[in-house]
Amino acid sequence: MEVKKNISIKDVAKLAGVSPSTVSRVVNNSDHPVNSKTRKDVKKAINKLNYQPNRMAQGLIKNRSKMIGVIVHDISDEYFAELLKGIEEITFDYDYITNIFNTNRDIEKELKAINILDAYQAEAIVLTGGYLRDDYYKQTMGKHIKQLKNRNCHIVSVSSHPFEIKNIELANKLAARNITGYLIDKGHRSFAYVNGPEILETTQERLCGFKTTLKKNDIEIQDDLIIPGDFSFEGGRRAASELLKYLEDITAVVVVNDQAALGLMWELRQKGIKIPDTISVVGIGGIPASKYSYPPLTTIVLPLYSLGKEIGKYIVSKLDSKKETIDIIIEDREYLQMNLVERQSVKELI
Amino acid sequence: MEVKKNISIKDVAKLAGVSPSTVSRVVNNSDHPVNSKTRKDVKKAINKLNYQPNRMAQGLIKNRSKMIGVIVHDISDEYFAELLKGIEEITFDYDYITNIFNTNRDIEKELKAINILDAYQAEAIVLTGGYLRDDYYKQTMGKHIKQLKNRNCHIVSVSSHPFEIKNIELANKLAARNITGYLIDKGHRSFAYVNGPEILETTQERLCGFKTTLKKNDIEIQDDLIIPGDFSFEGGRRAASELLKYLEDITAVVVVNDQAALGLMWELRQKGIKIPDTISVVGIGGIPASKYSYPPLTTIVLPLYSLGKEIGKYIVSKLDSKKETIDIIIEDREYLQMNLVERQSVKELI
DNA sequence: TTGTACGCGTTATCAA
DNA sequence: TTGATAACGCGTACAA
Repeated sequence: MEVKKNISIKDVAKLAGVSPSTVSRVVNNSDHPVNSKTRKDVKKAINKLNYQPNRMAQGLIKNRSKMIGVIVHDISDEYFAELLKGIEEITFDYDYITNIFNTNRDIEKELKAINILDAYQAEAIVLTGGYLRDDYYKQTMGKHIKQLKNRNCHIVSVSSHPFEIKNIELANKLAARNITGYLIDKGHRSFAYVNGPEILETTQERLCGFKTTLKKNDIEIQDDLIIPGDFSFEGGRRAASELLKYLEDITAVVVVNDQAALGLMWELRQKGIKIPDTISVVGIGGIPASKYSYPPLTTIVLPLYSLGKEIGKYIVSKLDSKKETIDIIIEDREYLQMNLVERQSVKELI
Repeated sequence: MEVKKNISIKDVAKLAGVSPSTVSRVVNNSDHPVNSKTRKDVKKAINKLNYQPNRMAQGLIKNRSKMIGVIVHDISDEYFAELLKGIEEITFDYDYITNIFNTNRDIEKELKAINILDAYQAEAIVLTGGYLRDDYYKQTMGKHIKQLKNRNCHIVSVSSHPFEIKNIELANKLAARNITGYLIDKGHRSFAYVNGPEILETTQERLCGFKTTLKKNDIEIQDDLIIPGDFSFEGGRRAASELLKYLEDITAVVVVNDQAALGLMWELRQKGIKIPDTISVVGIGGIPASKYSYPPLTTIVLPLYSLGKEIGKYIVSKLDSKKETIDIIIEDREYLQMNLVERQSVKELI
């Protein structure tokens, strides 16, 4: 059994008969002059040994980890998958690696993730999920963020967070207002609403948008008709069962996100309820699967894949100062562009 | 503007009035004795400065990066998302971080990912996607893998790869045989098949399983009825359009994976084709969404989330020698357990 | 019980 | 044009 050993710059230097410094200069295409024959020799040695600089050592000396942390709430939800895909695609092109943390909205895990990212000297962190409304979280996270920023770690969040970081507003209230207004335009006057996790700021914002629009149109809603949920397909199914009690009283249901809307529709259909004939359903998010549900879901499309790419560009532009040429849309845009897409889950009542 | 600086072990030592070694001993709960008052002082300093050891420095000295690379073909496909979720969940508990690479089955990207993981001294790599049948890929990948193994990096793959690594067989042939046999049991005799990316070994294995079963039952199939696809929902939709020509000749279609089967069913329904009345459809994979399609898809369920967790356990057990107590199912099992789940996409013809 | 000195693999600085 | 040396932050063998 041979000894396991990494190939280091020293091995290359020895093989090429030069000093490590020279090898380093060749590897990094340094400005420092290197004799062309020497360079050739070094390159040959590098190829022969299949040498690659150790990124930990580089990171230490350069204080550049080239690591980007992405914290998601649920990677099985296409919402997050699309976002992650966009971020990774761009940053990978610039030689960054993406660290993923799937937290299930667990505060402890979220905090531990941030901690580890700090320990690795991550250069950027993306909080893809909404803010978790919790005092302990706020305080601890706030402390970490201060420290992270102090060593120039760039932090980006999707949806608003109460921290001094780059927030990409998803305009949750606006989205909920739009989709609710759309239903009203179609003649609906009595609604139910399927809510998300209470702890999520996003949940609150969307609910607020929904209620605001009702109020503006002089429509009352009982608390019973705000059905609890958790953003998941299964949660949507449970909400559907709950909804059955109120089916006679309402004509439409606004669901806080697509994933849950899909679950709700699926369960309703199982129970023999016709959508949109008996009840209309809308969601928010515009995940790919919303196109393919039965019936296809009318929803607000948030372009998450391209947002992910924008976030990637934003990060790269902040980190690689040379690359200022990148065209960043989100740099000074307040809100992400959104589109209401009419499909077949809403019935026109007028 | 204050100077940006990381808090290092030296800062803690200075504040506590001790040497860095003492701090290190406290941080790492070393066996080496430390006076309890000293320990208290150090801990206080650590808390005050919110000190965390720099993982790059630790990695360098200990030759332990605590990084695990996961290479996926398409993170938006629940198949991969579930796998990733499981891997991350377990390894995170043991303080590893997960690096994700979304390759879209691009050979160059796959190779670059491996390269970067090597540079970071990743301790384990999971190839979640099937093998890409390509000579250049095979050769280059093979070289990398040899080198990775030489420094004790554990490599695990899902589905068979022609490398000397831990292969978790997904029993693709068997799965295809089972699901095809099931259709035959239900009285079907004329089939179409929707294929996956040609380059994928998985594709070939499943197709082979399908053909074998037909042959065994003396059923002929024309090449026209092997419809090309790419594992994606959209690919499934395109296949559906193609399939229309042959609708009179067949009673069932076997689709290489669930994602594509979902697309196929969706498009067929758009065209007014009734499933399973006009045609029966089956998939392979058992992704969560297959439960919720219309109609729910009869498929072979591969338990990906738990497989992900098993892979996580396997990796941890290999890396943390102390934790030999972990119960690893996949250690010596040849095949992953699979289940045929009957739902409503198949019509009984007898 | 504590501290000193060295090395992990790099790169930057300086001297030759 | 090249090489020696120090330093990044840490852990550890050894000395005290």
